[in-house]
Amino acid sequence: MGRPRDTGRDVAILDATLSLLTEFGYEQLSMEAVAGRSGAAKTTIYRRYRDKAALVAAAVEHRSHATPPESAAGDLRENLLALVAWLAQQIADQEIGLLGALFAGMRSDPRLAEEMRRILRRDEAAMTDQPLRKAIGHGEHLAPQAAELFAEVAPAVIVHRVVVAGERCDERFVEHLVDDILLPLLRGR
Amino acid sequence: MGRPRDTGRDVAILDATLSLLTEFGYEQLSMEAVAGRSGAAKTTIYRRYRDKAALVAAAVEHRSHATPPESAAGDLRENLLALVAWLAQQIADQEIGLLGALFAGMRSDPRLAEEMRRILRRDEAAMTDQPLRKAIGHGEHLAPQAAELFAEVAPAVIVHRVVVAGERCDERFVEHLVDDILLPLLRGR
Amino acid sequence: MGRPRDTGRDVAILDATLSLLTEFGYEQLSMEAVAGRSGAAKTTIYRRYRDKAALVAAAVEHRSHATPPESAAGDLRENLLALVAWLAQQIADQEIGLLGALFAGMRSDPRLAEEMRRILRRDEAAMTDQPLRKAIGHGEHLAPQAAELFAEVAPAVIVHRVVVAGERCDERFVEHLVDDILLPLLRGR
Amino acid sequence: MGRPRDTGRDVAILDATLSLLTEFGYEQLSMEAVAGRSGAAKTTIYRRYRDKAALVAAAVEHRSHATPPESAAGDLRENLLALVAWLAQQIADQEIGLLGALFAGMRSDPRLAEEMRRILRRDEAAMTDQPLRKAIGHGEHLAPQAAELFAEVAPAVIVHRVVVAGERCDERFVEHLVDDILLPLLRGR
DNA sequence: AAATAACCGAGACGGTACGTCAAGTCTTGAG
DNA sequence: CTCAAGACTTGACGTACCGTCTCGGTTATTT
Repeated sequence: MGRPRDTGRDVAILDATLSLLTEFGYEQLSMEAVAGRSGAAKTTIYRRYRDKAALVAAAVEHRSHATPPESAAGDLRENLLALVAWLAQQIADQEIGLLGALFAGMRSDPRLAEEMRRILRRDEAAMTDQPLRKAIGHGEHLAPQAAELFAEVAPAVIVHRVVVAGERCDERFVEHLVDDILLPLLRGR
Repeated sequence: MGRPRDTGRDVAILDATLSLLTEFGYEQLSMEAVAGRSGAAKTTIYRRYRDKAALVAAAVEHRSHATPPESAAGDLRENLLALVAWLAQQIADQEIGLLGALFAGMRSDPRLAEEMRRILRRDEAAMTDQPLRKAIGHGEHLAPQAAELFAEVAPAVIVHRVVVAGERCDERFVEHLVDDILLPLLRGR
Repeated sequence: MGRPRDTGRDVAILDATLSLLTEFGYEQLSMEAVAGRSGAAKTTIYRRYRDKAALVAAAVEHRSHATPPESAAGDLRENLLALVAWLAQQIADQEIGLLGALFAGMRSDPRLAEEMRRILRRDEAAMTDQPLRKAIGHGEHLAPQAAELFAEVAPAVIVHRVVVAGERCDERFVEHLVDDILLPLLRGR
Repeated sequence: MGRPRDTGRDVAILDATLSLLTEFGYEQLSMEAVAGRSGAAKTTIYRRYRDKAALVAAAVEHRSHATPPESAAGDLRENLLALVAWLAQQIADQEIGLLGALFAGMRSDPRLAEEMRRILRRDEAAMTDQPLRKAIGHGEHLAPQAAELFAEVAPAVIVHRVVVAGERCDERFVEHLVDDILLPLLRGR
């Protein structure tokens, strides 16, 4: 019973968290700043989330998911190029923040790390598995584990490039990834 | 002029940093703890490294590099299995800490982030490029860009599995990576 | 109009306040604790009392007043000893909490401080003035202002001993107060 | 070894505490305000004093002690009047703040309450015992315990008047206290 | 009998201050 | 000039209460 929680507060808090996360990254994100930008009191935030890590996890969980591009034409390569380009954009835009949170929080709270990994896995699945099946043209002969291979390799190479190499995923890279890595793998030996 | 720096202090500081980084991760690593474990005063640390991020970068830079396994037999698959297994072990052991530091520090200090990326790239190159050439048996027909492809895909998939999936790189995974991904790629279409 | 206030709540709230005041003192007394112990909601308390200070004032106002001992015998000294012993007990038991509340609240709310002083004065008068007149044996020659002097000096010395010295008012002290201070004063020069 | 504490900080902190204590009283005194006014960081305060109560105790301990008036003439009554007037002023000015701190802190920390009582007793002794002996003219016949009686009764009645009655100690009151209470007591029965 | 109005519990809310922790800087004394 | 020790400023942490504000639900009158 009692006064119900104000769902408007939830939205404001998570939105503020996401925007600050994007602007400053996990470590530079302060609860006081979240409170300030959202207009909520610190108490209100801590009533909902045990600590900063839990807040960030919830914020990332809450963020709106972009929908993958529809595979217009029937050409497999064209469809893959579009899908990979979109995937690279998504990862560059959103995943980095969560990865930072994951690294920062994973040592101190393994339970939370697992939660963040669950979100990451779910999102990557949504961005790779079903979209790939749509992207496959009819009549193509692909390896039986094509979808799994795509889901395993494509995000891995993209994340690695963005994070470790620190380079953008431009058109040249997308073509390289599709032509030199993904298509050979999917078509099998 | 003046009292020369005690090089013993350098070693003690970097060793303490590495061990604490492994134990607690970047964020939970405190300069006070480094000072305590190394027996050095905080002043001594800050005289050498501008801040925590620089210290961690130096510590990772300083860590001893394991030597890749010698490719004993002439069988390409066997050599690849050994190389990938060793690579996975290296990444699981050492790279995670640095990745955490990279994520934490990259927003606040892009210069440092670039420095860490340089170290990461150099290490990954040392762990993939030359070892792969040794691992290639004589008389094998490989794709012309085989070494680059290996260096691009193998660490990416391993890091992704360890960090995002949070799973160990056991023997089954190594075989899967070699047989289903690397060998097809290296042998070309 | 509307539902009348539940007088049972009044009693529960004030009783809880008094007991918590005795246990923890004014500053450590929290409204949440009063609500918890009394079973009343915070709203119910604040509907009755503007703030913590007002609540404490009401609680002290409401506390049951002990009746002074009847002066059985006609001996002035014996009567005084009994009266002072009883007075010391009353002060030690009840007055300290109110004094704490007075100190804490007097700066922020002079009106309330005045209210608490009114209660204190009234209670001290009830404990000194009339009881003393009864305690006076017939035929004693006392100073004309004996009652006022007693009311001024006896509580002052007792409170000072309890609060400032932090010592109990044992039998030895009561005898000292009566024999060395009060009797000489009351009998005049 | 190490950097010694900055005694300038000590003085600044205690001065700020005293002035804020006088302005706002114990409860309204905030550590943040002390930090702000003194220019010291909160950490610096907490390094020296365990909590607010300890800080206030130290501040009161540190305050400068006024010197009692010299008994110029040889008239006992005149000397007493001057001494009591000065004593009343001291109590009104300084003791109230400490009494508030005593009340607020005594429940939560008996050790601290004892410390504050020690200070209070020491100060009252300094304000009553020796000054009284000086105030006594030569050749006066006083009760053997005159000094002790004065120290017990005078501060008690003054404090009681200021705190409980909430009235000023004007000239009329000082005369009343000396003529009707103190002189009869000191001269003995 | 229905409508009204105030009550009550529970508990969320915006605040203020608490006492703690770590980062990075500064100061002392010794070598 | 270096080093160990440790005090210093700064700023965020997560907690505890304050006094206010909804809620759903409960009595009593008043129509």
